[in-house]
Amino acid sequence: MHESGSEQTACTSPANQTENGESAEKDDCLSAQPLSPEGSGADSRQQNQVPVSVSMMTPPVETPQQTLKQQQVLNPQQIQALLQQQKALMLHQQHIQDLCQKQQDQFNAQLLQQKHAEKSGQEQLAAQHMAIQQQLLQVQQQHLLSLQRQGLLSVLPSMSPSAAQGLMKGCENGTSLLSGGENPATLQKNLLHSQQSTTNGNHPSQLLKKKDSGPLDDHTQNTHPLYGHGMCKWSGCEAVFRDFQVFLKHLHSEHTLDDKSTAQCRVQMQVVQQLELQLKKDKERLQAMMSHLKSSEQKSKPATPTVTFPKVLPSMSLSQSATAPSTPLTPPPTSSPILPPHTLLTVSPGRRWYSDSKTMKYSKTMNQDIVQNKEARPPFTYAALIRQAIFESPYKQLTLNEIYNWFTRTFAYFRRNAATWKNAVRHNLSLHKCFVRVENVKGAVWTVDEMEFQRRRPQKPAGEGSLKRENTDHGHSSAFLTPKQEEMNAALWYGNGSYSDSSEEQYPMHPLVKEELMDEEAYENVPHDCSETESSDEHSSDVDQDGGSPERPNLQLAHVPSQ
DNA sequence: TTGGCGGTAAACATTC
DNA sequence: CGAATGTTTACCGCCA
Repeated sequence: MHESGSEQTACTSPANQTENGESAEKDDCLSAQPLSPEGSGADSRQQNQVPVSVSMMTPPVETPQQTLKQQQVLNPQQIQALLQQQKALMLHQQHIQDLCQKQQDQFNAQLLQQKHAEKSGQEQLAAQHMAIQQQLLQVQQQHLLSLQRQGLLSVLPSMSPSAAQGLMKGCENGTSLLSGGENPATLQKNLLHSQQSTTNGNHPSQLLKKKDSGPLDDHTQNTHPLYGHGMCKWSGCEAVFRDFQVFLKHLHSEHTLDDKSTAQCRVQMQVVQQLELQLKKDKERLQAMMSHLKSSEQKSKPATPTVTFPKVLPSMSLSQSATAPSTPLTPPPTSSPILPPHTLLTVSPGRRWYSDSKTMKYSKTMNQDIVQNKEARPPFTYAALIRQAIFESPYKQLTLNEIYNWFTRTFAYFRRNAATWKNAVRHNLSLHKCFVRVENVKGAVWTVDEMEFQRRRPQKPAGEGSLKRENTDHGHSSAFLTPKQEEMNAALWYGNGSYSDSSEEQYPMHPLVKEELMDEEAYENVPHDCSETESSDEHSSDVDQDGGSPERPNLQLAHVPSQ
């Protein structure tokens, strides 16, 4: 079989595949890779595909930039549209900030419980511990500095400058303390104090969401930041607990300050960093847009008075977003960028990326990041990924196409070689009993039989922990790992600095943001999009958490899987 | 060496 | 009719 495969392609690896095996795929054109024998054509195709992808993923309306290029004078409608888009962007950024804070809260909570569990070996782990904290605080600090630079903090209505300064100071203290080499206990105390100050000082995220009362309060109320919906929310852990006390026991016994937990925390760090990066991009874009509009304003003197909006936009947007999330503005063509934080914070195994080192050899002629995005393979089995996709959907059910969407959106790796992995997805859906096909009014959806899924895991306890990392082109399979093990696998990979931009899968993209992502990543091959994106529900499925189509005919309405 | 597992490929049938 | 979807089989490499 593989011998025959080698006749068709250089090898049977997805990364190496050419169109031969996929000629039937409509996204076939996107599978061309630098390693392809048709390398000469790959570049041109790639160039061609960027706009195609953009057009696929963005609504069929002109972007403000396009409009401005065509006519420098803005009419009120255009300005209003731009205003709305910018507001949406600001909301999106706010969302990111909120989620960053949540990430930190979760991380802090993990550290706190580790403090209890940790009785010995503190000195050995101190350096490791401090490194993680330092990373976290650096992210936070960078984020806040960025906010301050952008003037975002100052425009928050209930955030006094002193509070913002205190917030910044808290971060700086944390950082400096870390660099000062204090012991973990002190660090945790400082971290906690910093966090409390943050909360009391109305961190931006808190302005939007006051419902979180912090780990300490939670703790006294039989709640815990890492405990929600009867499940342990530790990154990669999906243990179910009906009893909070049992959960606490589990927390103290399973998630201790060991290598695994450290690696998992590192994963969380990477997620936060990615969010920061995305936020930075968004801000740069916003700045560019605003400066451009300002220049336009100066050029077009007879312009309408509304062109003064850049001066008031930030405060207006933020204050509105903070106080009136449902402000009756015409939303962008897609759904609101604001999503429940858990959609971003629930770091699932399926969001870990795995870089097969052998694939890096193809990065000669392309931007390294892009290549990594393209080549990085998720360190999870198809079954695990499918399950994750379904699990993340609001209704815990997805059509095949929605599963495809999740794959392509979540992992750049799956934005090409569609014939291969789609076939694998279908194969796995049919093969594994844990995937149940359910006939629906609108067709069939796939669900997960969790019992069955769990049942098949501990087949070989001894060998379960070993991760296969083949060197052959053929095999990429990992053992059917538990989420934790897959998490570890990914964490190890993170350690190699091969993490790729996973921001897009973590929250639905605002059209502008999505466009940018696709532009910058040379977002290629979103297969179904080629032909189906323009269909009505395709668009929605692309932005509303896969299964979140409002047209879902059955099951719970308005079910928001909060955590 | 063997069996289990996951990935890949492909043929085929059914549905859209 | 073609594409999408779903099922099944075969084979490979890896691992215990």
